[in-house]
Amino acid sequence: MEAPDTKTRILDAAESLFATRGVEASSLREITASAGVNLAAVNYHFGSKDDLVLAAFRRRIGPVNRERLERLDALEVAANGRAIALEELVEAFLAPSMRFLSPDRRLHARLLGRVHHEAQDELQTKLTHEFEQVVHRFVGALSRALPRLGPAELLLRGHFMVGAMIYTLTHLDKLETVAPVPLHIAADQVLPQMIAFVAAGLRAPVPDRTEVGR
Amino acid sequence: MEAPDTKTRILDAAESLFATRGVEASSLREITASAGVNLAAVNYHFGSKDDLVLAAFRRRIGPVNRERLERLDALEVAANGRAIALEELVEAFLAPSMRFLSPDRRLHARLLGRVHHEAQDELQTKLTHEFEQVVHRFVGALSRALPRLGPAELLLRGHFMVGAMIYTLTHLDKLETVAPVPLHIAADQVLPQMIAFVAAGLRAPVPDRTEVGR
DNA sequence: CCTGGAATCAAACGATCGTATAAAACATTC
DNA sequence: GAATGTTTTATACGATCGTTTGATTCCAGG
Repeated sequence: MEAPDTKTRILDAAESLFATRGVEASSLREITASAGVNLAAVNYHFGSKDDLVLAAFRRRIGPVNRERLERLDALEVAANGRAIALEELVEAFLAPSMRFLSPDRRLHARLLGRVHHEAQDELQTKLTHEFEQVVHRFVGALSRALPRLGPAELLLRGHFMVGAMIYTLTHLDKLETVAPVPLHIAADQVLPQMIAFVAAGLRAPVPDRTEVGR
Repeated sequence: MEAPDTKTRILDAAESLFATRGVEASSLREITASAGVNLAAVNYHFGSKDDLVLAAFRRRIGPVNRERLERLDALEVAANGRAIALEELVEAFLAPSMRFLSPDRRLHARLLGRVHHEAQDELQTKLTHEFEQVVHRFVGALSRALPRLGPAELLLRGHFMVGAMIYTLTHLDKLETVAPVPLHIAADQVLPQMIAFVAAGLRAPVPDRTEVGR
């Protein structure tokens, strides 16, 4: 276990604080103190706080999205033109991020979840770009697996899936708190439950518009 | 259309800024300037920024949770001991907040969604308390409607529902942006789609643990 | 008209923020 | 071991933050 260099120590400390307190509430003084480095090291190595934030988020987003695309590639090659099972598509999308739900990686999960909630126009624009390819590819694959759904319905349900995923990444710890009965939820139980939930939700018949709602 | 008093003008301005920029990024100077009131008015009427934040959130959470409980009461009275349809339970939970998705109330929706993401230990504790009764009542009702689900599975899937709801409240606007084809999603189309998605997800058979996941 | 409490105002407080600077320490190459 | 480029350090800058103060304005009750 070698001592990591300054840059990674800053990233680690920043990630921990961003994940628990949020970006705006984490000062560079807290971050550098927690990392055991000098205050000026952030501006020296990253340029500015905004760039540090971007780097911290990208460090987690990059590998996750890369694995999503690799899994989708593998599925499409294996299918060789035939249809891909919905559950496999959903797993290809969810599994790479859900891996961070293990207790020792919970902080990474929380950071991944925060990506979509830390506003900051400019930051949000740059981060959204990181997801463009993943969104495009998976929307295409899902629409082929769910030919009955119109484009608006598909996008909407895809959004529901993303929402369930993100909320789980950020709030799984709280679930055990809210539970009426003390309850242990194994991290590796979450993914299969979520795949079952989301796949069933995606497959649900389009509701008759006059039936529900008043 | 009478000019609202100072207190509500502050709440309105604060809500708008909190919803778009987040709590930490919204200064009292921005808020009071946007409200057209003096800077000191916040501390005079609310005591502190934290109390203003609490008041702003409570103003939206209160009525929503109250309506959730009223709807659940009505369903249970109508059922008179018999089973309540899952879709009706889900609608009772989702509809009160989804009403804010109409274009003129989108800001309220975004604020409702942010409740769960603005950390601030103390604030979070107080806000969580606002949901206690709703969680307790709906967990009970859902578990009666879904007797096949164990407590851990039920809570987990309930979390997925909440996640889909919150993400929709905060990010529905972005859906139209991300769409490959320009796309209009009518606000009143969202609720029935979400009820169908969530109800199907909740009903999904418990996955065989060895089948999915590697 | 007078008076007293409520509300608003301009101004300032100390604290903390992100950033910049210039010197010191370190590492590497000849 | 002197020279050169890289990294770390202590310190300070200006800006902005939430909060407080004390004076001023407002307005109803006597």
